[in-house]
Amino acid sequence: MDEITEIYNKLGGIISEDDFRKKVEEKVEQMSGLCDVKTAAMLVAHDLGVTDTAKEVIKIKDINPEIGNVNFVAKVVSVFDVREFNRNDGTIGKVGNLMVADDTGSIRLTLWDERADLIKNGNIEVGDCMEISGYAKDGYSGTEVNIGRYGVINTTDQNIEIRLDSQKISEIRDGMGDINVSGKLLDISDVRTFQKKDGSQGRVGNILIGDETGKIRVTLWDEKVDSTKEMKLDDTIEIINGYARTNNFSQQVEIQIGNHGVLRKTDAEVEYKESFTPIADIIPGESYSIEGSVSGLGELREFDRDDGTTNMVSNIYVSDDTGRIRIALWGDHALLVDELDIDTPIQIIDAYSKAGFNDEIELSAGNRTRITIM
DNA sequence: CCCCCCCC
Repeated sequence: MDEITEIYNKLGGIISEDDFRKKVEEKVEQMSGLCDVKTAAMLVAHDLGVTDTAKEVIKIKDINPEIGNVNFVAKVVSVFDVREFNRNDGTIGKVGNLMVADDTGSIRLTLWDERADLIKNGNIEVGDCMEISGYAKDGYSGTEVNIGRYGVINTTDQNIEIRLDSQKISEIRDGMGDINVSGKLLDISDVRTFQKKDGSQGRVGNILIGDETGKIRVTLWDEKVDSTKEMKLDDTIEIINGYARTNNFSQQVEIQIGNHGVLRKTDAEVEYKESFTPIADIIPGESYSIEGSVSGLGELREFDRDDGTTNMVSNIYVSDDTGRIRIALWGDHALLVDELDIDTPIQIIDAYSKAGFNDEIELSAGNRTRITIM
């Protein structure tokens, strides 16, 4: 790329490259040969309102409101919807946001008007690498970079490594947005379909992830459920731009991944260690993992549910140093009863406790439960 | 926006 094109690219297409080159030639003549072509191009850019074409390219971690104009390269990690609003002068304004990252961190971009159209028209997608020139200011959640009429946001062929500031699972609270988190993949649910309010068909699925601080259920909507196709248990995965909501049924906080979220495999190392509850400490109404050995085996039974479908259940007992508990194994888990022997070491992970038959506490091992025979 | 902890 020659020097003129390089400077032209920082103009964000406000005039055509041919017109820009003509203006540069005029400028060289005007200056009676006192400046070189590059300087002339910078002067023309300045005349057009772009004042920072000579500025150094900096890293995201160094961007702060005191710097003002910044040039940097970054990869798009989230794209948000464009909103329109009415200006006091009666015109309609447009504003859109992107989250971008480089190898030092991530930052939010605010694109105005015709720059926001780049988002609206689908010209900017997650994963694109961009050259960015804009104005750093204190925004609504820390420093952000504004890109208006004289700002620049162009795709570049450079491949940019990214590092995202990520949360730990134990820090995730109801209502949080922009959640980036990594974890080990502990479980993948079946995909369910459902009817949306508008009559169209929706798809929903769940995964469970864990890190060294805990585990959390993740809900994936519509096409996001497909991101799990390439994944297998124990992979490390990362979530970019999820949001957290309390599940109405379980009252547990979950991460949701909708239109603007990303779920993908990563090479990062994440530690996860299951924590097991002593059987004596189990109280009703919670999810537990226990570790012990089989101390009783019941019969496999089929039964009809109220809705007419049939299901299977079997009961086993598990003991540890602190006590003994009955486990109801539902669905496919029920078949395990035929493979188990007394004293087989076993782990029951994420089973739900309740007061069962004779008001004794028991665990239900349903489709969210994993069972490991050691 | 969905699953919904079921048996004897």
